[in-house]
Order: sequence, then C-alpha cells, then structure tokens
Amino acid sequence: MEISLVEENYIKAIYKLQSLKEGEGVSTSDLSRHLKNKAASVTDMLKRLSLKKLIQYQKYQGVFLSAKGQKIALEVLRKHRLWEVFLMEKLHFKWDEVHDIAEQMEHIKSEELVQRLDAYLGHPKVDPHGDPIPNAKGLFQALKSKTLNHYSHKGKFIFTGVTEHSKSFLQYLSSINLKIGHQICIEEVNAFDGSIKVRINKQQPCFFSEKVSANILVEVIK
Amino acid sequence: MEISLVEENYIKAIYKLQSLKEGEGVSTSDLSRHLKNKAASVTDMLKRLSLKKLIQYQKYQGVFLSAKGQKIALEVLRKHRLWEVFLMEKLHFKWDEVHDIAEQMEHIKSEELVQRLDAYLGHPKVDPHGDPIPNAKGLFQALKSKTLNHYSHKGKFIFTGVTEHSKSFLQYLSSINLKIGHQICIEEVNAFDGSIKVRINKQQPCFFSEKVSANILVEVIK
DNA sequence: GACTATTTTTAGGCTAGCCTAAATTTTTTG
DNA sequence: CAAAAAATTTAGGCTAGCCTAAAAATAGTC
Repeated sequence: MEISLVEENYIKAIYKLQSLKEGEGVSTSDLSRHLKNKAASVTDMLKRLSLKKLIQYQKYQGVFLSAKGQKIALEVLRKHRLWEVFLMEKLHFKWDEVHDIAEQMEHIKSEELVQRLDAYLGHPKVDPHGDPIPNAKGLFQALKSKTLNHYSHKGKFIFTGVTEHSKSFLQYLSSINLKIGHQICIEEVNAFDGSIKVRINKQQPCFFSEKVSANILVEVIK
Repeated sequence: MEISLVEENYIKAIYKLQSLKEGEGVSTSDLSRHLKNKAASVTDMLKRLSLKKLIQYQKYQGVFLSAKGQKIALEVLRKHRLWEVFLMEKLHFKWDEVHDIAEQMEHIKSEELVQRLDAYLGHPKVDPHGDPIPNAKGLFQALKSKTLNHYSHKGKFIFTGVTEHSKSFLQYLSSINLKIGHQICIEEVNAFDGSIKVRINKQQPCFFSEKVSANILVEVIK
C-alpha cells in the first residue's frame, strides 16, 4: 500500500498530538490548527486514512493511530531525526536550520538508505534537539527529562533537549550560548510570573520567562 | 515561482532528450515514451510549462527548454549526481543501486544543502557513472568520451562512463569486473555484427555485443 | 496531389487534496 | 433542559496530473 507524502504528514501530526493528550483521541480542530489546513480538509483526509486502516476514526469522536499508523509515524520520525543528525554532524548546519530540510528528507523511501545512514552516523540515540531516535523496530527510550518550569526551587540540572523547534527559539538559545549537555543552575524563582534566574555553565546569569523554561528539557543532577 | 516535482521531471526529461537530438525540438511522443505517460498528458503539461515560460512550445512543432528551464534542469541534474556520489562514497551503495534513490533526493529544495553537500564530497566533477556534475552556475565540461562502438579497430582505451543506467546493465559490468578508470583493449572486431573481443585491465578476455559497446564511454590512450 | 498512417491535440472524466458555505452534532451555559 | 456557541461534517467546487476517445494536423506513399 502506497502512502503519500501528505498522508505521512497527517500521520506524523496525529502521532505528535496524540503523545500530548494521553488517552483522548486527537480532534479535527487540533489537526486543523497544527497542519494549517481547514477542518473540512482534515475530515476529508481522516476518512481516507481510516479506509486505509491507518487510524481509528469515528465521526465527532476524534482519532487514534492504528498499529499500522503508529509504525509509519515512527519510521518517519526516525528518518527525520537521522537526517537532522546528518545535517548537523556532517554538513555542519546550525540546529535552527535543520528542521525544514529534514522535513523534506524524511519522505525519501528506501529501507536500505535509512539503515545505512543510521550506521554511517554511528547509530545515534538522540537528534540535535535532544529528541530520541526510534531504532529500526520503532523502539526508543522515553524521555525521562521534564521541562524546566516543573522545578520551582534552586537546583542543578543538565540541559537535555527542547520541546519547541522554531527557528526563533533555537536561535535565542544559541545566542545565550546554551547547548545540549550544558549545566543549568536555577538561582532564583519568581513565584508571581514563574520566571527564573539561571546560570549556564557557571557563566553569566540569565532570565527565563515561564514560556522559555516550559520548552527546555532538563534532568536533575543528583 | 514554485516548480513541482512532476514539472521538474518533465524538464529533466526534455533536457535529456534535447541533448540527444541536436537542433530539433523534443516531440510529444519522445516525452510520452520516456516518461511513460500518455501523449495527451504530455501535451497537458507542455501547455503548463509554456505558461510558466520554462519551455518554448508551439503546437505540433516540438519543444525546447527556455533559459529558465535549462537552469532548472541543470540544478536537478547537479543534485541527482551529487546525491549519487554521496550514496556511493559515503554510504557504500553499489553503482546499480543509487539511481532510484537519487531520483527522489534530487527534488529536495535547499540551495544551502546542495552547496554544503558539494563541499562535503570534495566538489566532485563526475558522478559514479562518469556523468559530469554541473557546478553551482550550471557549467560543466562536455564529455570528450565517445562510446566504444565508434572504434572499429584494435586499440587501448580508458573506461570513463556509461550512457545506460539500468540495474541490469550496471550489474553486468560489475560482474565482469569493469569499473570506471579501467583499461579496455579492443583485440578483435567482428565486422558482421559489430561485436568485439576486449581485454579488461590486461585480465581475462571478454566479448561485447554492439549493444553493450554502444553504452560504454571511453577515451583513447595515446 | 490525394489518400493513408502517424502524431498531436482537444474534449471530457477521474483522483488526491485543498477550499468555502451550509448543515449537523456536541458542548457549554443560563 | 433549552438555547447558544463551538466543533465537526457534508456538499459542492477548484487545481494538478493523469486517463480514454475523438478530432485535427502532419508525414509518408502511390
């Protein structure tokens, strides 16, 4: 069964939104917002994906990926993240530049290619944004990291990834010289607006709004 | 102006067929044969490409690439051949395996990507089949090589490329251990059917039908 | 030069994916 | 629980790219 580029993008979107929702199905309007298509177009596609047994879909009830759909989502995700690693490690792109290109490359269809690429890159476990890369069987370690705004007290953390991949956010992190693996210390917490004062790698102090810290994944240093 | 994947493939096909015809325009039926689409579909597309000024097209008169069209053809060709080099040099694909994958990768749109890939590969001048790679400005050395069947006498040659990219042909060449750069000596010519007896790298002798030698590019060793 | 065969184009139809506008269902709220 | 609001689906339409069948133009032949 052939799966089109557009279908792959819908499946990827359902996968992403599903992982945020825990239990509930993904709604038409969630998808409409995320894909920037009109709700009517989404309904259209959901019917087609349902016919192909890639999703479970009941009118008005939201949608879930089937096992088949899940598999495809993970394959696309795997390809996307491997290509991101390639673009950064081998072609020396900056981390805010890789997403759009990987968005195109993730649709290249060749099992052999993915397998060889993976080996060539040394079977990386995470991509340049800290997102885990599914292996050939679609398995990956769930992130143990939480976003920085979960912690409302002083403490030391390791920066492990981001939950927001926009150019502007990633460029901001580069501009304050924050890279994956760096140490972040919370030095002050402002209870009123959730903003925090942090020190990165024992260097200059820096202020994060709650919006920023909600997109920074960290693990506690014990 | 956006150019679709399908449009790119038409332009590539026109470019290829044009280079075989020297002067004449490319006919609808040539394209139909080459792209495996019906003639009516081709006419359809030619009208659209003409509206976009990518080709010069007059009803019943065949078609030529415009300067814009030529530029696109060379960009796509450049990408195709660079990706072929990548697949062979870095991912160690065999030369009969790279074409289909490169066919997909040539449509990835990112100037920056192509430029970096080119640098990463060391600005290669030819792809794994001996085809010249256009540079960023679309320039490349024309092949000086001729196909082996042009020579109807004994002589020494260097194997520089192929004019046929099918899996079966390339696999045949691999099976007789013929690789680009190898020496080919014509030892006997059969005037009746154009077949020849050759010796590759001073090793085992071997017979080529005219069909084979018509697809093998060589340069004379002086 | 007329007749036939071939090539090419036109006309009309189909699917994938998108859209708007209208109808329907679900959710919220007084 | 009824009415209003929000979400979703249906209906109908559009474009890109493909198709078949029929018409028109070109090329080949006697």
